[in-house]
Amino acid sequence: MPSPRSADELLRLDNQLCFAVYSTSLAMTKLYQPHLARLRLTYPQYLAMLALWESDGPMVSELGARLSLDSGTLTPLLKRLEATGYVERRRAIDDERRVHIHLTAAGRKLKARAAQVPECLLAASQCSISELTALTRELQALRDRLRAA
Amino acid sequence: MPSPRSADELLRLDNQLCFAVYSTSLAMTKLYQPHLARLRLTYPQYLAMLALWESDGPMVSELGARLSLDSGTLTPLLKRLEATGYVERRRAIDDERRVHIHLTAAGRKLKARAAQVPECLLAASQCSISELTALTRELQALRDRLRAA
DNA sequence: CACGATTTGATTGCACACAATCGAATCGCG
DNA sequence: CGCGATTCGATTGTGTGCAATCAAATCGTG
Repeated sequence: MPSPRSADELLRLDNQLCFAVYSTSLAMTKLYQPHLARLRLTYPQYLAMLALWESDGPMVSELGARLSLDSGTLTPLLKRLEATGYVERRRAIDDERRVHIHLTAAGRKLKARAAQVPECLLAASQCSISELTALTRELQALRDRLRAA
Repeated sequence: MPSPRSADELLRLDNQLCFAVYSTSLAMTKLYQPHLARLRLTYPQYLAMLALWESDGPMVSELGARLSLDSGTLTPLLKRLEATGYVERRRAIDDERRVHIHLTAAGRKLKARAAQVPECLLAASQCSISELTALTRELQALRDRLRAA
């Protein structure tokens, strides 16, 4: 007896954790978009800036490890952030393969305005902080298990 | 007093629910990818097939509402599914604006093989069914609140 | 020091994802 | 019936996301 559930139950869209994650991620992006547009950022660009505000000057590969994005995604994204004026891409002198990403003055200054974004969305979500924190931890745990699998 | 938290805490990447959702979604996609490649499906194509196995013959807009994707995404995706031979796009005779999406015999036949995918990933996730079900419901609730906001 | 292996960012090609716009078809109100 | 409003899918342009590949630079072992 292979499975206790029917194929229909197993394949029902509303039973899929993967679709719940996927559609929540799309809904999240749409909610952030108008707020981020005022900062001249896309959603993945915003995540990159969050990482840089925490730790300035990483190599592209280090930033990629933090965001789990590869160079094929990050290279054009970072070039656009550079074009907007928020970061600078500097090749290391001791190892010319490396490119380090540094915040510009405008990029550092943006942090204050960006702090209003999570505050604003916190209010919009209609959830308590503890609720959101708990869900965040659950998802991080799931993500880490998926990566290990 | 605007906020009880500092800007640093508020902007920390690991405190962001949005990043937890985003990175979990990417990890999920990567885990599914090799399984779906054997079925000649991408991850969003798989979600579209799940919707069609539940309810065959919807309009493009109906399918879009189910998946929360618009025609700019679905039109090329469905053309690729048609090229693979899993669906057929038929313009309605009574209203020629409408395009209905129908499973082909190959598309219907695929369902049996696809049923192995969630079974396989269920095992890989190292989670109990009840755990996954609870998280799925929580995310659906969050998603619906985000859409309403 | 030499040379194969590795690391690193860049590039290319394919597939979403969505905003904006379009044109055709239909609807609905007067 | 007529005509403006609406609905519907398609198209275009921008921006990810990733696999595969590349070239340059560095590392490591002998």
